[in-house]
Amino acid sequence: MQYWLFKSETTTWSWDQQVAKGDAGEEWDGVRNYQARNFMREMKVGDRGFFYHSQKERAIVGIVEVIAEAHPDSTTDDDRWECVDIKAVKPVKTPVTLDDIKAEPRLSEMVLVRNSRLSVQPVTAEEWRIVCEMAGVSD
DNA sequence: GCCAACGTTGGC
DNA sequence: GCCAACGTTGGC
Repeated sequence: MQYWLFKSETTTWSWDQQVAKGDAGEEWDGVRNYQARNFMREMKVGDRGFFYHSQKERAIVGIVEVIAEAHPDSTTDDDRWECVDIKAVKPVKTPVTLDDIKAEPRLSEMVLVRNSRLSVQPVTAEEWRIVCEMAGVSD
């Protein structure tokens, strides 16, 4: 099982909207970046991810799960672009902000810190554990 | 609102 | 195939 981080602007697609989709989930469409797409191609059903709000809020606010592997992005006819489907699992108890992450030396290698522009990123098992601890969630 | 970092495009 | 120009993202 792999861990990931999905980044979204609240005005484009927020955690609340994701939660409203329930177990049916929603496709993570609109990605037009090869690196991000390639990570989505590696995802397997059951993989977990953090849901991160970029721009104003800049915090991890929830846990999501991959429920469908990469398939063509329905928002474009361009067959280069694919996306996975994800569903909200649960909100975090305490949002973990970018500042919190930067203040934690063990998280200094996170892609979120090193390459802030990448919208879909891998998270290591250790990083996952540490962030979950900070967020007050059990897994 | 600014700007640094990064990715993409297109001319050569 | 290189690289300058341009567009976009996201932190500050």
